[in-house]
Amino acid sequence: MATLSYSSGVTSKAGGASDRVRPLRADAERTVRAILEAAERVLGANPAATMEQIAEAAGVARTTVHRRFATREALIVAMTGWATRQFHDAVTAARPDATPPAVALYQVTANVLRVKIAWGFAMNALRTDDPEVAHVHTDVLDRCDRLFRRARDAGLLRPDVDLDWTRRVYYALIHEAAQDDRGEDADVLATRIVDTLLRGFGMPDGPSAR
Amino acid sequence: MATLSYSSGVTSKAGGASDRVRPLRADAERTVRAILEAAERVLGANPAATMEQIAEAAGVARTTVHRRFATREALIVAMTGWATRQFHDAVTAARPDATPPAVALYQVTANVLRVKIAWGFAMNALRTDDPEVAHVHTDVLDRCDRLFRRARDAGLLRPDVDLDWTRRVYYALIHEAAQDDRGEDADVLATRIVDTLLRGFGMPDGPSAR
DNA sequence: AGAAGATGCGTCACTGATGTTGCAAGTAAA
DNA sequence: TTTACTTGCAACATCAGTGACGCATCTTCT
Repeated sequence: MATLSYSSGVTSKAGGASDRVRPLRADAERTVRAILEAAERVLGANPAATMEQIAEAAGVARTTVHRRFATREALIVAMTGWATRQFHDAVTAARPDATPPAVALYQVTANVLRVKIAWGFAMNALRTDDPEVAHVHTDVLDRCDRLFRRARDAGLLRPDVDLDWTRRVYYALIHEAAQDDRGEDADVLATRIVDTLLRGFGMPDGPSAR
Repeated sequence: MATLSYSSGVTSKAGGASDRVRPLRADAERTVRAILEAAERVLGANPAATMEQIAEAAGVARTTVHRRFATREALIVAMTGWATRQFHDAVTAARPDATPPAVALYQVTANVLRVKIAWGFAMNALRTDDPEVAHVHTDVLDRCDRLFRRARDAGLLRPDVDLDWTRRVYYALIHEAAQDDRGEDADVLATRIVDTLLRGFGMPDGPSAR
């Protein structure tokens, strides 16, 4: 499970070595979550939204937001960190190295979609300069690569596919499906994605002019 | 051909009915183009870039930018307008209604890719509330739809495809391919896109477990 | 109940970006 | 060459967003 592990409110400026992670009181933790979720909603609709708007959506005062997240930057970092952990969990939970490629592909897709739908803004605001984000990013990339290789060896993918392009298209399909306004179920979308990835939209045997 | 037809520098505030489109002097027109191109480059790298940075990249003073484009907003509108016209020309030039579906699909893809690569930021900043943009948008959407129907009827696409999802994936593939850093040729990318769209990455006859 | 913690509110300071104006110097076009 | 246009520069006004405090009040936890 992903934990909050948020850091640095306005008070911890001369932090130094005392950056102990003190547990939050119950109400404070609720507030932090409310802010993160509100930020996702508001920034998702308008990436240039102000702290004021985020605070309002979270049902707190703007100063409270600043108390929890020293700067706007810090808030975004916290969001991406949280989303990244969710993302990592989603991939891990699908056990992509342990199940048959077809199953893994479907499971990973569905799990990631759920996170992507709920944390779309944060997942797009990822900064590769953050060590945690970068680590998860490459880790997932590796697993994706391994999964595709297994899929290829199992005859699920053609032997001559460009794995890099395949991955990029796969990511793009997930991204596109996540934009679905009609609130489709993640499983339905995952099915569609995998089907599209594997078969495309053409006839099974190429153009029918044969 | 798309024309500049830029409007409203800082002076034309009480414009009224005298919004005659006076032709620009040669040097001024060069400046306008330089600003538009610089804006595309700079904003493409950092959407939050300042007018100052754009001006610098264009090799002019910030005040000159404001002389040509009263507000930042106006600059973006001009960019999207310009890009939109290029986009429309790109689609039209491919004659999607007149050539065989397979040819049209390839030509449209290649032409649009060229615009998308050069005007990526502007094409993403499109505002559907602008009448010109909205018109081109729906027009292209219609042509895309007709093209896909013809492709389906010609046996290029499966009879049961979801045309809406197909179009979204098509757009996403173009978008993804346009991000290619390696400066690949538009024709190469178009080939890859069409191939991916039609065949996906799986085996021709489905999973080989047959 | 009491202590520690959390929030709302009002307020202030600071910063960076935007948009405007006047003027002198340079450039295109007739 | 003359005229109209264009640009750079410097200065100015404005404004929105950000971040920081102190204090009174309320909540949580022990």
